[in-house]
Amino acid sequence: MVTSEQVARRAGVSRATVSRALNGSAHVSEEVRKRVHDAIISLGYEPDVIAQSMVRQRSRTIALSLFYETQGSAFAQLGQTQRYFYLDMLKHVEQEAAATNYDLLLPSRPYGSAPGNYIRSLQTRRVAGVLALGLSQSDPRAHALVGADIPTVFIDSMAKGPRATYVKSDHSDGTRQATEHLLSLGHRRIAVLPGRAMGLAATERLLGCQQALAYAGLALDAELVRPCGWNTEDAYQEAVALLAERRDFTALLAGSDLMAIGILRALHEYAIRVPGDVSLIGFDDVDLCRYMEPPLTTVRQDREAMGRRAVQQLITMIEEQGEASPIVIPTHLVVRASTGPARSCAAEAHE
Amino acid sequence: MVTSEQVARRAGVSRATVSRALNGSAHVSEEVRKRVHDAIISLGYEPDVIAQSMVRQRSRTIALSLFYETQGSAFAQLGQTQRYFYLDMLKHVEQEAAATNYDLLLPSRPYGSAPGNYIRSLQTRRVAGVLALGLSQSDPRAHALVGADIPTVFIDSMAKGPRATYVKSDHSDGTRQATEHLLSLGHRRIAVLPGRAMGLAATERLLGCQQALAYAGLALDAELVRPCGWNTEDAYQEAVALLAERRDFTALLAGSDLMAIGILRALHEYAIRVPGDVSLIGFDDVDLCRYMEPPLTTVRQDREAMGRRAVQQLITMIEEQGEASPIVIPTHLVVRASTGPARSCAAEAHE
DNA sequence: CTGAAAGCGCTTACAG
DNA sequence: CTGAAAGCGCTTACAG
Repeated sequence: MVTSEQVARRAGVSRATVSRALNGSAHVSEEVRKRVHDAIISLGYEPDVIAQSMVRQRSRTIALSLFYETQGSAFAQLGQTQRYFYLDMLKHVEQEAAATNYDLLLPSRPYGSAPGNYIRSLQTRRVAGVLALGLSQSDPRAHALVGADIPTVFIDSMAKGPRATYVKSDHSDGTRQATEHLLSLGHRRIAVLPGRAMGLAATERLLGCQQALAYAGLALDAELVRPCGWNTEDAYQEAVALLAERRDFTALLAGSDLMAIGILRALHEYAIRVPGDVSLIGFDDVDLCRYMEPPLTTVRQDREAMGRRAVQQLITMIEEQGEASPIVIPTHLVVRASTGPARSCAAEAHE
Repeated sequence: MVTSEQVARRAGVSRATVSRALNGSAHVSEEVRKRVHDAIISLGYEPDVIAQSMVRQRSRTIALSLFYETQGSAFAQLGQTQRYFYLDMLKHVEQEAAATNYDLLLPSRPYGSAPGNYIRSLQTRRVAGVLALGLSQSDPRAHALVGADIPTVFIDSMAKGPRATYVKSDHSDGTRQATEHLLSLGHRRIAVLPGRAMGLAATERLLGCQQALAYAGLALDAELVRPCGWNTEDAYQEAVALLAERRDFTALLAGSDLMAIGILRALHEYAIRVPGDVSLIGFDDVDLCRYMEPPLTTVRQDREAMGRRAVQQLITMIEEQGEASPIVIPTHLVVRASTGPARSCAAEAHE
């Protein structure tokens, strides 16, 4: 590997000058700057990133902190159906990081995962900041991050601290739009599988639905609200349980598209047509939606905006010690073929 | 941050001794070792990873090199439907890396992406090795990696070099099993959408099908072989084109499960029942398969074995300068509901 | 078995 | 504007 020493010799200057020329900042005469750059080019020099991190006491690296339940594997969650949504967001995270020249790091967590250890392991790696994705509020890492002195941006979790803020979708407005769409189609009895109870997303989504109904002078039937896990299988199971119990609803709001796929399967097994008998709406707008039978009406989360702004916000916090203000990203209803006019309820209320 | 200096003082020894006690290797008296460890515990010391990388001239980091077409985003590909398969593998990569205490790095590629630059950027980061996933053989990065002196393991690409080897699935045996299954159900005319032409996976999969047919004294109808892109949309388009042209096949082999989803949609639009009219087999065994209508018969790739063994192999190469031998992972047919007895061909050959 | 010293490749006050 | 020197936090021959 070429070192700055060699560049200095070649250009007839000191290493200090090479460093200055490279980092632009200081005053270097045009002539010397040119000599240095020529030397850099002809030797194919690139500064040692590790050495820079050492002296700067900080690496140009953003650590990814992904998913709670995982115990040691970020991708464990990504691989599960309910996480497909995050992937697309990570793509934009990666692009934005690359654009600003930050590496992304998935730290291995050694020595057991006591929360204090977690922060320390980030510190020993000199990470510049951390992007926390899908961490639940109760995750010990989330707690540690909120308290620590490391710039942190949470995505889809409302954690806030002196050095921590968040970026989230407008969940409630999304389900509000979805519910209004159902209302306009004549639906009055709506079942909701909002996802895991108590979570931010599930709670806000439920809220949006309630608000739209309340605005129309209606109320949600509490017994038609069925929290369950976010994945396809759990949603499938819960839908089967619901269908075994009652059928007096004409529409169903799912917490995610992947949940909707499980629900679709349950409806199919019960020979219930979509949207003929029941309308179904997902959430997220994963690309798979288009290929479902029928193609799924859903609420789109702007994953690009979420990913990019999260990184931008984080870098601002890192480089400018900027204030950590939360960011809310709008959502939009995408109408496809899984929603239609409500069948007459009276006719089948107690079939 | 606590430094080894402080630990040394507390334990009444030199920094050299702290380092020795920590790295186990050298001869340190039991008594001193204990004193040092006590000091480490009470101070909450953990060595600075960056400083270690600096002096060792190598970081404990594995770089991920993901996907060709991407231009600057690994997750860009992961987010596309055809890549869902890789996610699950990455989960095991991550677990294995964590188990052996290596960090995973997604390097940002700066200054344009000339191949030489790519290697250099890995060198300046002092990465210990690289795991290349889904890189096509023609990717400039693949070429650079094969020639470079950095330990590299390719997954699903047969690149080989003095410091580079690969781990791959037994694609051809997978489609051989699938084809034998179809033959046993009476199918004789089989259409194949093997994926992108000329790729390793597509070529081997096609080969397995041909071999099984040849063994039964049959041949593939070249016009029923339809290469196309790996994603859901491309498969959908290609299936529509095929159906518009001819229907004299009773079974269809897809290059991946996500492709099968697109094909399923095309069949549905043509009111062709699965498996009543046509049997369909996917490849990969993504978890979504179970929720398709009908649940998809497919060939399972052992993603855990691929991910784990790839990392193990890489670490062996890094730490023991071990010989770089290729690894082939077996595949297995998983029969679900999308395959059934062949309809009588004669009756509908030229409907 | 243990310590003093050198060195990994940079950057940054401090002088000039 | 530029150089000599110190220092970032470790590890590792080299002595003893």
